[in-house]
Amino acid sequence: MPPLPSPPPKGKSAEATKQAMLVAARSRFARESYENVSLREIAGDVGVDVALVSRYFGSKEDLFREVLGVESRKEILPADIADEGTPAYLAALFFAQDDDPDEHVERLLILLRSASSPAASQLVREALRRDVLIPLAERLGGEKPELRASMSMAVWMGMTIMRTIIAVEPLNPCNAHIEEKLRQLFETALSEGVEG
Amino acid sequence: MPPLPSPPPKGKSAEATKQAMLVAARSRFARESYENVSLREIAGDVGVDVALVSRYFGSKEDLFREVLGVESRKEILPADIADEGTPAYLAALFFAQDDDPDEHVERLLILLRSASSPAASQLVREALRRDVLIPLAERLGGEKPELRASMSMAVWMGMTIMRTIIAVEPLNPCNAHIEEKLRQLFETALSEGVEG
DNA sequence: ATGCGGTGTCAACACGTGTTGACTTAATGC
DNA sequence: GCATTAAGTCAACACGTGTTGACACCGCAT
Repeated sequence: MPPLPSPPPKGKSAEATKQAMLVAARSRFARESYENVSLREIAGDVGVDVALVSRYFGSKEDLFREVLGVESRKEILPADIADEGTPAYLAALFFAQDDDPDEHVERLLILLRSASSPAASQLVREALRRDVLIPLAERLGGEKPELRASMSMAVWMGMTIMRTIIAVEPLNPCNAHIEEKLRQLFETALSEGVEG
Repeated sequence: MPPLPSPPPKGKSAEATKQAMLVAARSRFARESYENVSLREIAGDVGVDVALVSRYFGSKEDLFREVLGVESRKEILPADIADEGTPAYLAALFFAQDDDPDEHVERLLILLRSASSPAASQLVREALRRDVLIPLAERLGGEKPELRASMSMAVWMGMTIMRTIIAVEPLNPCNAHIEEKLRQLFETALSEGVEG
């Protein structure tokens, strides 16, 4: 009797609720910082008791680690953009965060929201370096790629903070000039020469 | 006997300890977010009981409001810089935050740290608009000054986040190229023409 | 010496958090 | 039919927070 290693669909599928928890947690962490997201809220979204999330994921930090996908090494920036297209892509990434529940944007927002949280900053640091800065720097080439990649991400984070958190209204997409100026900003951040 | 309206130095000077609390609170709020600063820490810095800070300031939110100086309308950017000097000044402001406990930089850091805190975001929003964005925009002139002011502050905030919180090491002041590139970034953010 | 008011402490409360162990419910295997 | 095992609930704990009211200390005027 060789025991089947895959019990087909369980009684009520624990894996499904676990995935639902992950989805709810990802959505919450993209909108609030680490400390301000409570496990009770996440459990409430799934319609389940609080104890279950601690039981399934071990601890809140483990849940956050799994939400970040620290084990999976999934790059946030796509690999198929040309070097010259990067500024425009980053600018588009800035405008896509309202309507589109893009996974890339959501992960970037998570990193942004919990950047200052003492308990999560270490994980955020690692994930940002591994999944954003280093891949982008490798793709850039040229001189001082890490510096240019860091500066472009700084522009993205600052602009996102100013628009979504501070709610500065001249940064809304309705302003037609923004996209062009933002592209210029990314070009400057990514440019090589110190003075041309 | 006309009663003196100014009781000279009190028994142990309540105003002095209140000012000490303000200093300690300002220092704490510049390093951690609103929620992660506890009144017990502030009281501990002054060497006093927790109850006293609640007694003197009413509530934690009132203390934070007073730290922000919402009533005082103190502009963060100085008024005596020429228009062309603004990018260099902002770049210098970025590098001054380590060694120099400058009050301007400290207030900017406070706004940055507690931007995402639900309880403090409203106050942060108001202070940032009143004391940073609007004064800078008025000083800029030209077309769409609010947009350009917002973008330059976005650059500052993003760069500061990347350096102090994410601890991206190529953004350290030891890199000589940074100051020049950062000045370019501020110039781009503050420039008027969309394409020249 | 005695009262008095300012300065500060102590203990406690109400609340929210993450986490844990015991319990319940339901489905499946024999 | 019964036991086993998974899926989930319940109650409680330990901890930290902001806040409040009652109390103690100390200097000073009378």
